[in-house]
Amino acid sequence: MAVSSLHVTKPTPVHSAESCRPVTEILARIGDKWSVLVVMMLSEGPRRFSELRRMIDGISQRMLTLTLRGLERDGLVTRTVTPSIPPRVDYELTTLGRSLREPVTALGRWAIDNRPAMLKARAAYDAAQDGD
Amino acid sequence: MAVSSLHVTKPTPVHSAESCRPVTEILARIGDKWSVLVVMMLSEGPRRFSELRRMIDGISQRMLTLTLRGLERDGLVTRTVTPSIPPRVDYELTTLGRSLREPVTALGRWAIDNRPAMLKARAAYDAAQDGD
DNA sequence: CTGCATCCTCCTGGATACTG
DNA sequence: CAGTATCCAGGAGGATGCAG
Repeated sequence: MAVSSLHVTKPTPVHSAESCRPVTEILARIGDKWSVLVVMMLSEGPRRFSELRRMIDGISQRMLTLTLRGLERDGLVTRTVTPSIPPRVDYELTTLGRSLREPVTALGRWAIDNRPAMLKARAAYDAAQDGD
Repeated sequence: MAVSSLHVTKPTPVHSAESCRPVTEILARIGDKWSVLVVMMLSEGPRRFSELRRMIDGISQRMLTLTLRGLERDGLVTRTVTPSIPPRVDYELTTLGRSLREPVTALGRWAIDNRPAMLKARAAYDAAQDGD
């Protein structure tokens, strides 16, 4: 099929909104306030509910529960109940959950490397707004 | 100083909540509903406001404006006004903005690779809930 | 200790109408 | 075309109290 240069009103969209939907989906899952933090806290091994609660400063019991449920639902963590008295519940990353650490760590490196630049830009922008 | 094995109540926290704060910050910025999508749309070059509006299906004018303002504030995009009639405004990724594409793309690859597993886990979880 | 239910507040984001 | 202003619904998330 001969390819002409006709009706090239737009260049070929390499990054269509279509192909970015999975990214958006994942961001909707891990982009919340606590999910990534919980995954990072579970990086080194299983943790009890109360351990996570103490490790993650500022998280409410409700949100820790909800976050863990969400991660469990999507197969990122497992929940193990030990019916002792008092009861004990351990959470652990699944293989899928552990694999998520890599891209998140990459994002973390970017964040650490570029945070100064972002803060500087933000300060400059805000200063320009005041200056007007 | 001699290092004893005393009071080792907890193993050394490699991933403290402290070290994850930058990640959380970045996620708070790009974890919203549209930012990543806008950055991806600007990957190939400058785009006009109305172009972006058409490319990103479902975004409202208000949110596109707010998202672009936020990205501009943090030094990820530049805003160029051409005072013609009608007015024309172009947005383009900065060097910082372009550098963000790499970790985001890594996340995108993970998303594409693991979305099936996540959906499967989710379906299994939901089925288990109904079954109880 | 772990978890659920309730209530309440704030922010995000959509719809719409109006300016330059 | 680009942007702002206003109004409004829905969800995220915190505080508290109760249950197993």
